[in-house]
Amino acid sequence: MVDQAKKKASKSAVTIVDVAALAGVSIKTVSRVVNSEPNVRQSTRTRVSQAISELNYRPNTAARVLSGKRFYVIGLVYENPNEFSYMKDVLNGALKACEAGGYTLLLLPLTLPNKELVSEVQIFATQSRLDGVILPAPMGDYSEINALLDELEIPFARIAPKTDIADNISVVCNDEEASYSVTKFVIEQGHTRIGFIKGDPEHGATDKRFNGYKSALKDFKLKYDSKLVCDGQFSFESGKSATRKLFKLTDRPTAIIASNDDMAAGTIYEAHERGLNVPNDLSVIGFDDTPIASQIWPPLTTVRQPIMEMAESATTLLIRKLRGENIELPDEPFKCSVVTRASTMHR
Amino acid sequence: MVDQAKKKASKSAVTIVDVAALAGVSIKTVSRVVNSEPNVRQSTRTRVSQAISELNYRPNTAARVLSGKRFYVIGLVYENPNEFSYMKDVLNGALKACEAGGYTLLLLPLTLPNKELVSEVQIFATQSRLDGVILPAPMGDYSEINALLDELEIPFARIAPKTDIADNISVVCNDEEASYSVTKFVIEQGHTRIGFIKGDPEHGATDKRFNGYKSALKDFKLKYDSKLVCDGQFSFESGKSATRKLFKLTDRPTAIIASNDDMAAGTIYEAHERGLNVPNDLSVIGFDDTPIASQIWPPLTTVRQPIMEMAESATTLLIRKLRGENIELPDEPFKCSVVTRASTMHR
DNA sequence: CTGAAAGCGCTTACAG
DNA sequence: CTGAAAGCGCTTACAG
Repeated sequence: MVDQAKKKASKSAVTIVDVAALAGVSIKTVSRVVNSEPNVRQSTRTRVSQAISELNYRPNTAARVLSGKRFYVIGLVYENPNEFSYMKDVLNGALKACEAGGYTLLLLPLTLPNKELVSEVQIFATQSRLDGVILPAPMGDYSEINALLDELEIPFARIAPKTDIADNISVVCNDEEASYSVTKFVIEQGHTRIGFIKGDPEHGATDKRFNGYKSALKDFKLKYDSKLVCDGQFSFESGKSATRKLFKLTDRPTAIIASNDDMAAGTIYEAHERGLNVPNDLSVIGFDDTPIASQIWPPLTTVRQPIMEMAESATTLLIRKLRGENIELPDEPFKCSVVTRASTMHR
Repeated sequence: MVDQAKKKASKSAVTIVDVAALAGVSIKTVSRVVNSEPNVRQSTRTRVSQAISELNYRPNTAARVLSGKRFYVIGLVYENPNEFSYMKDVLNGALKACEAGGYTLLLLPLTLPNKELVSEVQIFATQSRLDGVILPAPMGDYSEINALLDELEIPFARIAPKTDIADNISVVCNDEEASYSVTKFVIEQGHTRIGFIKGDPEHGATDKRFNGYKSALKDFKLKYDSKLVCDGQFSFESGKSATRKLFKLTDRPTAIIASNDDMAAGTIYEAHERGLNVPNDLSVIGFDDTPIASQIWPPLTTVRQPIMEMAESATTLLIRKLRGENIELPDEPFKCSVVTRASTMHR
């Protein structure tokens, strides 16, 4: 019987009718069990579950979609970056949660800045028939996109957003605290002139990281000097040009904290160009612990974010919401940790 | 009329029935036009096409899948790497082709080595109901996977495979020629002791790149010295350990060609560790022109591969095959090009 | 707690 | 060259 079932499974697919027949119930009852609906006697439920696993039954998504109101599809809308390490983790986390939840993940890579932003998302959401959307930073902070999804009644979850939206799913990490810790670490190594390169202002992490830097300076009685702070956009090139500005100062910083690893790589690049030894002449710190952090020389002291876990959590919460389950938003942010490597030293 | 149509489109979706009504034909005729089937009078075809664009009609995939024999889904099976730059390009190329062809792309990231390899692919192919599969290197060279897909009658296309399979879609680039060119470049810069770090033997590019190196040595009358050749696995760490071996030689190489950028980054790392100046004391060459190639110091002379274009081409060919169109496999490999940066210099 | 019927929007197989 | 009918495998809405 089992063999026959397996054989059948490998030929034409097992359907709800086969399960119903084996369990001796109607297809509606099988449907109730599959969808974890109430109003099925426990003994019936057990019998159906056994039939399902015996036949290795999996519901046909196309049929579900066609007859029901769900699509079992989640869209991931992201800025397609040159350096993909952050997105790789987001992708892996979202993929894991989708697989576990029986959803399919569809991708929409976008170039920023983008005048067609809203219409691209609209076309994606409509044509791909999405149930929900994941918005990793900085996509979560475009109010037009949020408004569009609200209008289409498509729930969304945001990863590391800048602003809060009441009642909306979002996951964050303790960026400010982590930035404080790493700044404190640098101060305790004896540095007093500490440069800071800010990230892309569109990203939620940018201000938080900057605030952590300022708080640490304050707590350790170092004067905040705006000449030591430069704007950046999270790109390697922006790290280079910010560093060049810092190097022009008469009283050059002895340490530079860049708001991500790519920019820190730019700092190291410029130091090499000017014959400065890192860390002897200059300590350099990054954020994110991307692959380049350990592959560059000297390897970077940086702050590790649990991005994959954050993405997985955001996606899982979104799926629960789509199922109509009660979800409790996480009250604790995810924890970052300082990773110490050779790019920093005591002064 | 038009406005009414648009209004309707935004509410409940436009169906084949609406199009048929507007064009004054049966739904079957609309279906023929949508699927580019023959046996429709030209004037009828035009009328239907107009109705389609007027109503902004898009066929419901779920309905197509449920009634037909296609799923409109392509799977991308890949080794989930630490350094994602190669896969990022593959992903973008495949995504672009799928979008253009009306297919959905599903991802299966895999860890290698993997004992469950075949069953993971089988579950993916069966449960996700795939029409076709894209296999970027090294996934295209597992004969068990190829056999499985043949058995399931799921066509697949391979990117940069090692071996040929008759009548199968695959795209390659002129790795050997590019490796020859870059080796020639190094020789012409006056180097005679040129180290070579091989890639992962599972990858098709590995032997080709090695062969290009050997051919160039031969053509320029340099003796091949097996002590100058080390094994690697395309990882940063393997580049480091191979470089350490090369540095131990009494007659140290003055240039090292690594079979990809990550390993070349490892070479640069080790050079820094030993206080060797790149390029004054050692020229370093990579392959792939990934982001790290331009972000490391000194920036790497490397070989650029048009990976995105290759992936797009492979996917487009696969989609054509799935549609039953006649496809001609590309007879010319894609062209790589040498990118010269500061990690190499004249001796 | 359980089920019979209708229908989702297409394609297939067939008829003309 | 065109179309009427059946049916894909589920869920919805309703009945009991």
